[in-house]
Amino acid sequence: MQYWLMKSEPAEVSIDHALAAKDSTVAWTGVRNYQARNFMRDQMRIGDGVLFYHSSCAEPGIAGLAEVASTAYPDPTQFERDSHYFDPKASPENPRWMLVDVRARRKTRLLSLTELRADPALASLQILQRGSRLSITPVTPDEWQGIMQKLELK
DNA sequence: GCCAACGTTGGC
DNA sequence: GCCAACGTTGGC
Repeated sequence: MQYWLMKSEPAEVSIDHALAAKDSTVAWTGVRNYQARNFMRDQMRIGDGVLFYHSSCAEPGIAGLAEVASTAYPDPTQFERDSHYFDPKASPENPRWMLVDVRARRKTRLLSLTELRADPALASLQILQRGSRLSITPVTPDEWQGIMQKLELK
């Protein structure tokens, strides 16, 4: 069992969105970075813990908890001509982009980027590293625990 | 809107 | 395989 932090723009898919979806589950479409894709394709397992992070918004930070709900499969948006995520180099026979389903578990109080940065125990979080842009990053058990503590969850 | 940092592309 | 040019991310 592993832990992950997954960024989503709340204007696209927020934690509220995800919770309101059928089975509280959304397909994690639109990842177009190989490293992030490889995490989903090669390392994610059903049941892995996910920190649901809101990015590119007024208050960036961790907004909820979720879990990986499927193994990887081709991102359908890569084949949709009208999609912003269309990839002309991808074909159903030769898909380039994979995704997993993510099931939202609960909304949390907003653990802001500022608050994350202020905690020395969380300094190792990958998203806090200089220049880090990856939309999906692994989270260590210690980091996960630290965040649960801050959220006063188990 | 700015811009630092990083990723991707494509000519050579 | 190098690397300059370009595109993207994402906080501010």
